[in-house]
Amino acid sequence: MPADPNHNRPVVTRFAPSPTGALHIGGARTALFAWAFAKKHNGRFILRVEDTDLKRSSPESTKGILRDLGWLGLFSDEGPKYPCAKHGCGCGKAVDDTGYDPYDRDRQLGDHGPYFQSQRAADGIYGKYIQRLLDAGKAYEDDGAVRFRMDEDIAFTDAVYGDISVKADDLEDFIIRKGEDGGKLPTFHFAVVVDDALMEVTHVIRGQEHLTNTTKHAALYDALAEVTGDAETWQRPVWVHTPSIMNPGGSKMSKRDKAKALRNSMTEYIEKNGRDVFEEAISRCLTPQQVAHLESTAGHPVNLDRSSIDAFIDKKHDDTDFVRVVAGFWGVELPEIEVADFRNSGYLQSALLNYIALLGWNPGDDIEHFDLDFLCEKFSLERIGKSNSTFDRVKLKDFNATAVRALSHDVFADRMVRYVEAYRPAWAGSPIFTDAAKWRAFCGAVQERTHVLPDPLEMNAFLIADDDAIAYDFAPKPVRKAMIGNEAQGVTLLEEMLAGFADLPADGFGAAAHTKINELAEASGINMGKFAQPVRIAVSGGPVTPPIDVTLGLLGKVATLTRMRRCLEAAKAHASA
RNA sequence: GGCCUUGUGGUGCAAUCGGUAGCACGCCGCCCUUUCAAGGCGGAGCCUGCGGGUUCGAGUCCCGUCAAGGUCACCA
Repeated sequence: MPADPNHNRPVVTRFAPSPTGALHIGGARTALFAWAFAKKHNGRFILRVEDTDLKRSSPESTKGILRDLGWLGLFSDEGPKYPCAKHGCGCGKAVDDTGYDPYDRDRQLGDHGPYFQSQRAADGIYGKYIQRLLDAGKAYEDDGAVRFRMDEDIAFTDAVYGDISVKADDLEDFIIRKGEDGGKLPTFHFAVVVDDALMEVTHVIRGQEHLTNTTKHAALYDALAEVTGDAETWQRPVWVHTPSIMNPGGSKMSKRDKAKALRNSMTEYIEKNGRDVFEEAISRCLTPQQVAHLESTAGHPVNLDRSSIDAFIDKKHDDTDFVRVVAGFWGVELPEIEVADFRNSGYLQSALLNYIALLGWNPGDDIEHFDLDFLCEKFSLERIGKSNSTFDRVKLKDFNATAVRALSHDVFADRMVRYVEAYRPAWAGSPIFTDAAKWRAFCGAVQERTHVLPDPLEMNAFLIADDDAIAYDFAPKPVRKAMIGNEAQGVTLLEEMLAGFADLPADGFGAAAHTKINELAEASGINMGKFAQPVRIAVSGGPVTPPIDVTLGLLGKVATLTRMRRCLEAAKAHASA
């Protein structure tokens, strides 16, 4: 491997997303690597929004990407003032946080915002270099655009993939200034080179899809060095291309997977039930009121009419909003692809960061669980692999569960509060949530069995349900065994407990009930577990709840007794049936 | 199709200069246990895509082949 040409320059890395959608997991990993590498070498990490494609870029995307980066804790070390949330631009005003997700309410915003290429283009930064190339005959005009000549063999070294060389015959002249959009904007290939050079970026860390594009960039660096006579500024950086992140199936993990999931579900339904039934089902899903509601939550109109749905099924479009919204009503779970998806699903930043750091990189020993400090200390380009890695959600979940268990009870309870506030309005209004003591008890009981934040909410939905909403089904084996088995011993014990609970105080009911059960168990010589299961079932409808004292305490005396009576009735009805 | 790249148990990764493959997730069993988790203990599962070659010896070098990914835009 040749000596690092940049060894004498301070390390500068950057993350340069184009704001054409949300920050996806691959982008997050690239950003993480670039950030970690800069930290490791006491260098700087900068952010640059590549918004030279006017048609596809949007302020919303910019905002979303910055928010997600902030959520992950990946901040820029230099740059203009943080952009305001209103404009998504670098207008220099203090950040207006009102538009941000409540889940992130007290996150750090960082001291610096990103550079914007659209702004730099407006400042004329790229134009003068294009002119130089034109003057030197290294580029020429072509139908309003400007093309750069590629008439020599190009070779460069990538820190991951090694020496790459391409013959001139396989290279084509490429556009560096667009003829469209007013004829002023540089293309991506030109803008990255100019910006990276001017911002003194020493290590360009990006996705492998740019590997072959790098021939263009290398040629541009060389040409610009020659034309300006400034070899120092236009020194080629170290290129670092990271392998792709794939789906378990082998396809590249992309946001289009969401559209695919929805479409598959729909076409499957159509094949099974016929088009007519589908038409009816979909119109039942998408009533005008629902559409109106959707649009109000989306903040902008979403085209959900018949032709739009037909076009979607015929693969004519993959509109992001359409997919998200329709999937919600159609009842399809979309795969998590973007950072925001993982946040919504209840993953912790630390777990996500830890997991994606391992996608294509490893510390060299068998250590898998580590934090950002460890990453910054250990990160090295040499340990980035060349082969694509596939994204294993099961393993990610395990990482998250481990991270959740490592949280202190207080921090966990706080995380849960934020999650509930942001994503679970039904829980946010419940007495368990609003009563601090109860919330603490609940979180303390569920923490160690939580894989992702919504787990305890979903597993314990019975806690916030109405008493008469609890349904009893004695068919499942664990339920039958506990209630019906052994000559309906469970029913008998339940009656015993119901009687025993009657005199207990409503205050501190959970602990009192627990003590009572212990007494009854001891007196009858029957195993405590035999008592616990029937109450569990009575109170939740199923065999799984947090420890019985906590569960009953959370529910309170009235609800507990009511549910026990209802369960008894249901059991009798079941027996006589 | 041209060019570039990759290919280790189900999955994610290890294996410094070539010496008979290790860790984690998952899975199975046992223990613990008032359920479920968690935890403890143990187990099954790759001879390294395939075929040649070099070598005393190759996952690790060479050739071929197959498979996969990337790229060939006035998108980034």
